[in-house]
Amino acid sequence: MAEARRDAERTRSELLAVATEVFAEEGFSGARVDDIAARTRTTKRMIYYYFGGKEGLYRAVLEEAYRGIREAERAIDVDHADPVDAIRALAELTFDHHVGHEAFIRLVAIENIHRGEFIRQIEGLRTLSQPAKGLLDEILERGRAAGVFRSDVDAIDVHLVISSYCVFQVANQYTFGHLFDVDLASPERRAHLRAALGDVVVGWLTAPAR
Amino acid sequence: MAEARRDAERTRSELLAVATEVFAEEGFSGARVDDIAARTRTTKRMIYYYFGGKEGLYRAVLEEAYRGIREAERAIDVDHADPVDAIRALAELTFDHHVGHEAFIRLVAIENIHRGEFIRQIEGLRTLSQPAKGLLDEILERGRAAGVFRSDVDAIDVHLVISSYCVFQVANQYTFGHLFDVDLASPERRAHLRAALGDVVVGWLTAPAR
Amino acid sequence: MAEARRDAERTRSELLAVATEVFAEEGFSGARVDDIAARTRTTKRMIYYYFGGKEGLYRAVLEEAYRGIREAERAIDVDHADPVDAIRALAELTFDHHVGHEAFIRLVAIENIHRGEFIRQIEGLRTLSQPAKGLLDEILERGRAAGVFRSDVDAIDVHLVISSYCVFQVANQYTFGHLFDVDLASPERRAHLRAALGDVVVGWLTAPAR
Amino acid sequence: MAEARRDAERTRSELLAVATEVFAEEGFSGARVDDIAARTRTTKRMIYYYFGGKEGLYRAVLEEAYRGIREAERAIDVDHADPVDAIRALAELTFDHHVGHEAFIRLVAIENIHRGEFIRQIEGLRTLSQPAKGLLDEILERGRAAGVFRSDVDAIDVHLVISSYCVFQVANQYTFGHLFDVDLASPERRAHLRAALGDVVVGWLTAPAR
DNA sequence: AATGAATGAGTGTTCATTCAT
DNA sequence: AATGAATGAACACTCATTCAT
Repeated sequence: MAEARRDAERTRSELLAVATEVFAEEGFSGARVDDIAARTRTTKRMIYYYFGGKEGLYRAVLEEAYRGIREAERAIDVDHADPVDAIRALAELTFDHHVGHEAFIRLVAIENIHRGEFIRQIEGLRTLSQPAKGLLDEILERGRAAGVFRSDVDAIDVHLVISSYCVFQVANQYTFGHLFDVDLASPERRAHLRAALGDVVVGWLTAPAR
Repeated sequence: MAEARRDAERTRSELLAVATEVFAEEGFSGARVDDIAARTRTTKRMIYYYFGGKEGLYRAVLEEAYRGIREAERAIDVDHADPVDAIRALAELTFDHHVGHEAFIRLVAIENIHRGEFIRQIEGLRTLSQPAKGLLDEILERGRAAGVFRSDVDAIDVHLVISSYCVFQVANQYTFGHLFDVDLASPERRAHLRAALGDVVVGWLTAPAR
Repeated sequence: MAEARRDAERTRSELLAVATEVFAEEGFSGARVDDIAARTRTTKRMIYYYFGGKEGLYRAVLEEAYRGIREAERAIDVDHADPVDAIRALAELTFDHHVGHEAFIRLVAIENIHRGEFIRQIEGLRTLSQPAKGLLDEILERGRAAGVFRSDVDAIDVHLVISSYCVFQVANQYTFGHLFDVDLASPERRAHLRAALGDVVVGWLTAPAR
Repeated sequence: MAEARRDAERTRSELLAVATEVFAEEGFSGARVDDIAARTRTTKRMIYYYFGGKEGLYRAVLEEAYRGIREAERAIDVDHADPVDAIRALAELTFDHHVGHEAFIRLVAIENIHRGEFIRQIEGLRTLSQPAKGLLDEILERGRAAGVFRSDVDAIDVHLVISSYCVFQVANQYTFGHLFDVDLASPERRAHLRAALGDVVVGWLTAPAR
């Protein structure tokens, strides 16, 4: 029984891992249930057994991906006394974090193509505290208290600036790179991009309020 | 003859218009050739006659969308003597422009899911000068000459910051909005977002170089 | 399980039997997958399940047809002490054999129209020993030893003469029959044709070498 | 007018020449009207204009091919006083003739797959005297009169033996060659095959009647 | 806990043919 | 004598899903 359960868990997680790859690569419509099954040691039938169908599998993938990314975000820590150093460090670590999770970013892009209809069905995802946001709140608070940060900016504003930059540079690298003839993924470009993001956030936050 | 040619043009462009909608809505794999045809006055057969197939149609949609957007960008003009006013205006007009072209942004996201494999096949798209970039170059030049802009930032850097922000706020509105419980598309939010972008760009560019 | 497997075998062989008929009748391009499926108790989908597609089904038909014909050839036996009697008997039995397998002859003609591209993909068909050829070798050997057969003729030569005659009289009966206003398939003609083949082979083999 | 007619004739014959190639290569069902048209300087529409459709074009191809082959056969002449020499020469020249007209042989095979349904619709093809047959009659007559040929064989019998051999060695070369691992089209094999046919016919005809 | 066989609705594509001029 | 545009039926093939055990 315990062994059966262990096998079951292995089957389930193998399916999930492969499905994550395939959905991230091909999108929801582009992914093939047969293809996913063929890449595992189980059969297609198990997808229905464990996840109810393609949509259930996709939802499970999405949920697991978000949980994993939150987990990883929790590792981001900046212990700088200086809020300016801290915010730059947070921006840059967030940048690194995105670079390392292209599959997740692709899944999010795919989910947005579907106007978020699946993420809305996942219970308890929203309540999953966003570690980065808590950190942001705290840094901003300190900066404002120290008089070095402008006061008309809140954590969501900053998070959106950082996220958009980090996501775009991964998600839109193909069209942007082609049109402007640059390779956004090259090490040199990445280093430049990373530093520039710190400049943007620091420059913005330390400027006087409008 | 002239009439036949006129009808041909109408058939072609009707197909293109409908396909743009459908591909933007459903993605490449999700779009159905039957569905596209059913929404026009012609038949599915004509897609093959004029575009060679689903892929050819998608490429034509992508190309036309880019050409259209470039055309629209050309209308963006900021005649402010002051480079700071000018750059803020450019950022905000770019913001407005993106808000008004969600279908295009979706197509670009879809194309990036496909890692840009189709855009690369379209000849002459890259040479289509990017009007916004020319304008940017000029404003940055003036700002640097006037000593109000930092000197370690070029047009591509600024374009990427502006683009990422504008694109993200449209493309990722569903997941971001859901997770943080905000409606990025509401008029008030949009006004706030728009102003914040100006602040970001101006604060960044007017800060001293690193 | 056993039953499922039995059903699978039935489905597969029913498909194969019907496909043999249809391909022999209509040729590869002329055969319709829908048509084949409609004549069975299963659906078109099963053709793809078991054979991968139209081409795979055609290959399976070709292979099974060749195996079947080899099986049938094995039944041909001539136990005549006299090599002259034996060779005549072999020629005439081969003739009968062809008359009874028009579908096979048509499949072979079709495959030759395709320049043998499919038969070349079937593994292990060539090694399937040709029973008739072994018999031929033996009869020729005996005849030569007895001094009644010429020595400048080998089994392949004789096989080609016999085969060409037998095949032609079935495969080309329609154009030949029309042009010369004879019915090659009538019982009287067949009897005449059969005897003539014996005469040809015996006359040829018993004549002195060139 | 004269010029228009000349153009018309050129269009028609170009279509016919290309169609002959395509039908011989692909069979009736396998041939594509679009493909035929694309290989000419005219358009698909002209096939309907001149031939009424695919079937009409195929019939025209078949008719023209038969007429051409009869024309070519007329060039076959054997002026040997000795009927044995004459019959061997006729067999061997017929062999050469077939080797040089593979496309025609393929068309005939295709037509037989269709059970001769199209050739039957062509008027006046049957009355087209078969030059080879006339010659055969005459040689056989002389041979019988001279007492060197058996008397129980008529021209059709001989014609069938010669035709079947000549046709088979071209038409079935792919499957026969593959199965027995010989190249029937190689120069050495062809020379052997050619001489063997002479041996067969001469051996048969000069043997005593059954 | 697992599975091989089966399925129906649909999916992109191609066909020979005709219309309108 | 010629043609570019258009067509509908058919075509080979694929999809996510369920059945029966």
